[in-house]
Amino acid sequence: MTASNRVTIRDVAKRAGVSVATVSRVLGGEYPVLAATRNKVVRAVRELDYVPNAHARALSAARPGAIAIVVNSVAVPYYALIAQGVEEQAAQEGRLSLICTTGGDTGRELSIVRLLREQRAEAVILVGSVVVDDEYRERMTEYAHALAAAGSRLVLCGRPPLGEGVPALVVGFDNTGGAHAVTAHLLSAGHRRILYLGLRPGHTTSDSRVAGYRAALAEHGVPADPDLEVEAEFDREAGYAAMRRRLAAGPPSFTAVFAGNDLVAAGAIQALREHGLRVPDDISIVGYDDVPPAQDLDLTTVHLPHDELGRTAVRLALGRLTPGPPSSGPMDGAGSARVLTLGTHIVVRGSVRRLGPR
Amino acid sequence: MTASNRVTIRDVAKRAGVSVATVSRVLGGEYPVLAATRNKVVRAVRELDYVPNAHARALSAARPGAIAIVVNSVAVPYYALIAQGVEEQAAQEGRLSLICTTGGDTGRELSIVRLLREQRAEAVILVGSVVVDDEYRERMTEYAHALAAAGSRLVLCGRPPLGEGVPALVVGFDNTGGAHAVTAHLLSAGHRRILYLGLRPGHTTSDSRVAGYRAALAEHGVPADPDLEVEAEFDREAGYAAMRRRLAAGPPSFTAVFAGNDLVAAGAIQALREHGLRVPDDISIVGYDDVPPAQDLDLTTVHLPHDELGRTAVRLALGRLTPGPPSSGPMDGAGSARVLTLGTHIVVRGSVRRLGPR
DNA sequence: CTCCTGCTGGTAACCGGTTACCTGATCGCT
DNA sequence: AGCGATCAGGTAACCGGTTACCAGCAGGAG
Repeated sequence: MTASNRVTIRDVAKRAGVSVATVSRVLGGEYPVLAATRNKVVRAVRELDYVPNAHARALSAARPGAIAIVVNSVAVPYYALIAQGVEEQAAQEGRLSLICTTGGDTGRELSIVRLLREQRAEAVILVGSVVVDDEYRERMTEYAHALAAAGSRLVLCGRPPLGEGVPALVVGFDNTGGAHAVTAHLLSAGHRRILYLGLRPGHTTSDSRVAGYRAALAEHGVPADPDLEVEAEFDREAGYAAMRRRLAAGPPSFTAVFAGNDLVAAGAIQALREHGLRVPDDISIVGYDDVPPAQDLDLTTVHLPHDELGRTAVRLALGRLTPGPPSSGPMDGAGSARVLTLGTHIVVRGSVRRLGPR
Repeated sequence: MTASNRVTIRDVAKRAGVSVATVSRVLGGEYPVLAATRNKVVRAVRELDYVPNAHARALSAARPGAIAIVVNSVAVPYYALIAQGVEEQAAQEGRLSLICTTGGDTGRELSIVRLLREQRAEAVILVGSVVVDDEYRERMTEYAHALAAAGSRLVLCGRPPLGEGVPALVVGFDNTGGAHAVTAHLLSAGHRRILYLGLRPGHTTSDSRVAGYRAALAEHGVPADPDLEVEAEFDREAGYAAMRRRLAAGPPSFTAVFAGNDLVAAGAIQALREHGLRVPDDISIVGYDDVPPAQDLDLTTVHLPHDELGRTAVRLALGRLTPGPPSSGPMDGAGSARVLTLGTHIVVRGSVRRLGPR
């Protein structure tokens, strides 16, 4: 109604006939103010439609900052689900949370982290696995120290832990365990020639899944076959292209496929279909992540508690949770004391056929 | 390296042996400064790892604010894709963008808008259709005026325009046209009994799609049948439940289904499958939106330029685009001068069977 | 050799809040 | 009635930047 431009606390004070201190106190809540005075102030606030300037507030008083989550892309369900968990938990804690996207671009990640430092974000949650090389490790270590110096916390989700003294909290999924379970599922259905589709050397998530796959094979006495491990990025197009290429090279030498994630599985299924192969009649397939396409494809996969990961990241960031041995599962990688791993479980749907005994 | 706590511009000035003004000027870029002085400053900045405080900056100088996009949930592909468009365009314009989610809760929307006012966001983009009632209209009008008073712009995406004098920009999809096209597609394949699954009275997006559906039927001389219009929220579960209920009530009295969106279609397809009906052999189906499940389900649907919507919203918000008659398609609703409508097109996949002539 | 001009860089006011410190008034007590 | 204790509310310093305004100094003109 009476909306006017740029109303400040002095305008409110003048209008209410009190001092700025009183207005601030009324708005702050704690300080004792006479009911009559308080009323004058709230009336003035309402009449002027006064909204305090968050920047001025942040500048003068030390107040809770925002919680930022940085992901590759919000259009990838894996990230979207984690981000949702973060948002929910943050909302529950009464914090502002913001989602930033990098598009997988290291340069943009850099400028976003810088921007979040400028904003004095209270916590920065970096999500998503990456190829770990020296340059990455150095960059992360730098972030961690810079953020720590500014009083913010850094949480890495689904990324490998950094060195011992680096101030970063880490939470992730038990990729090796899940991959082991789902591979064992295929093995116990009688499959012996299982194609792993999604090799990405140096990429920690994929590496962990491959490790689980190999371990399960070894336990069942099935020799590893390099020809059954093919490279593919973790998206639909890559899964499609890789499977197409494979099928074009000759008749399938495998009876089942373990796709690096559900999107890869979706692409692979499309390629199989186009090649006249039916799932699961001709080829069995399992995915990983249990993100939306899985249900529609009736895909057996490994369920990840995305939501839980996001919520845990926020709790860690706010110091509500002390990483160490508390809540769950086996440790994934280096046994640092600041790493938390969330358990996973297999979701059986209809994409795996039981083979009769040979 | 030399990370220290809370470094201010005065620290840098002291270290460099110059005044704060000089430091600010070096950082600002424009002002002429001797190379030697500049070097001293940049060295001090680097040594102290100084990061300017965004709040202080925002407070003193009028600098570009953030662009905020407010959506229901980032886990719904429709929103995620639009949000991605916003992020991309904002990044391209060199702006910080943040995604906020409401979970569909009006109360949370309220507090988010308030928070964005406090943050002095430059633009607020509200996405997603809603049930329009008096309370909604009043609330939006209030937002619009409040944001305008604070110097921010409000952009509504896929929401109906407000009254004439309300300072809000609107951009949306041509829902009526798309629904018309896809219904006509079914009709020309020989279908006459087409079930519309997704009725939501008062919900503008659904209403527009129903309107297109009815118009296409009428043009082809097919009488409207209330029994063929069934209610369902726009998510997978609702589509599943509604179709299940329908099938339980008796054998299908329709040969094709027009689902309110792709998620509804996904749910409906699952219910059909569980009931022993095959798509498209027994029942044809089309969706709307062309979001990820569509491809995996081989679903014929209407493609929406989500990305374009997001980008357009940002351009509108930044005043790069003047709504009026410029870029595209037919007008959706009220012909206000500040409404922009983006065209859609049909994507033919394999979920529709051509019926032989009767 | 002055004086003016142009350029560099310093001083201090300001952005809009919060809050330590202080004042003036009210109240209860002796 | 006189005293200190208590409490509401005002004054002003401060948070960390930006920038209007001004001063000092060098070089060119007269």
